[in-house]
Amino acid sequence: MSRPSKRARTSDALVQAALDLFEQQGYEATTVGEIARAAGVTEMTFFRHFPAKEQVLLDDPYDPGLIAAIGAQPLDDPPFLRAARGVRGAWRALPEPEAPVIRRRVRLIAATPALRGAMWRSTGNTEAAIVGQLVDDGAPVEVARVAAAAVLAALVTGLYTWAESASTSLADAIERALDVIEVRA
Amino acid sequence: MSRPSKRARTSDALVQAALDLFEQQGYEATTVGEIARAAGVTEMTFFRHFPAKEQVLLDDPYDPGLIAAIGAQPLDDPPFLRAARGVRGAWRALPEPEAPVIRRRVRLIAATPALRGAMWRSTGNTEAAIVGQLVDDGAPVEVARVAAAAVLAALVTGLYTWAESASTSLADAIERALDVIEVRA
DNA sequence: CCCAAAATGTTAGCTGCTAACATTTGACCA
DNA sequence: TGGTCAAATGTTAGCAGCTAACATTTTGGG
Repeated sequence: MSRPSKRARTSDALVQAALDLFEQQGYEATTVGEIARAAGVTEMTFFRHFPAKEQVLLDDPYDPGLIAAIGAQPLDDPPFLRAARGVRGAWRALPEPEAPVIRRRVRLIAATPALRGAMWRSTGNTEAAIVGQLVDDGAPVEVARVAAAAVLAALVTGLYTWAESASTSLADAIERALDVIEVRA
Repeated sequence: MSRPSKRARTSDALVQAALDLFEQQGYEATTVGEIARAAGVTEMTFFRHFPAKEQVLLDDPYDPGLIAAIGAQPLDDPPFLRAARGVRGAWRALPEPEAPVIRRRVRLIAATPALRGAMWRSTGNTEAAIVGQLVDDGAPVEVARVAAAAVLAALVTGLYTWAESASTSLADAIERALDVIEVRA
């Protein structure tokens, strides 16, 4: 039952300081040096914890649950629908306690063009994983790529409107975003 | 019938030099200074023509034809389908003479993570225009946003696979990408 | 041909980010 | 408890992207 390692504590301090400063003065107006100083640490140390300024807001953990949920969709459905419904299922099953923190982060990202770009690039892992699953299940690569990209785009957009809106539940927002894409004729 | 203005000539020289250097040594390994020198000009001048290094590859002209094509889709269809079919129609009508240049650019973008992010951010104008059209035609904003994002994601992904593939026609590639998304139940 | 405006050059500086080396701090064990 | 080795941090130096302010040249139209 040791207290969190020093590394973890520093990381947290940096993330907190960054969130506060970004919200106060905006992302671009905030210097990595400022963040570091506010966290009681050096600029160099910041970059030892995060490879780039943006990464203090964007960690994109590869999510095995999501991939499994997609794999569990009926193989007869077109890849696009399998991906969409898989994402839907995975998020429905997700706990929402961290919602407030997520909202702060997403709100900042949505409001900063540079971060929107970074966000998109940072979904690379997830996108690759989805493509992998779809291809394993027999979809052609080009098809899988488009399906993954479109579904993730919908998901991210849903996140943005959720973050900006006042009080909706995260799961509901995701569901509504996916409804837009899963058109039933 | 005056020859192209000096500004235009310098811009072209910069774009050409950038394309060549990027292909030879990669995007990140190429310096703005190098590009400028290869174009017979100063680094400062580069930034007077393009606000950022990426922008030498990514100009995103707002496309009125595309918006019109979306507006022309049946109002009864769901926004997502209207956007997808509008994009389909607009690209089908497009001339393909510039395909070789486009391919060089897109190939570079597809191969460079940093540029993929920038590409995504640079579609912002188009995305906003699509959202505007859909909303004007009665769609709720949140719905329009998701529809526009998903369709553009599919389009861009289609562009990427087209650029990497050998000889397909651009229009065909786009069509196939949109086929993935427009699932008919 | 001439001259205002446009295009370019110069210098200086800030911020993000990296490398290489020195120093401190902390966790674990004798 | 005290020591020890590795992890975490600090320092310095430097490059690349990008901006600002001011000086200089070039252009194209009257």
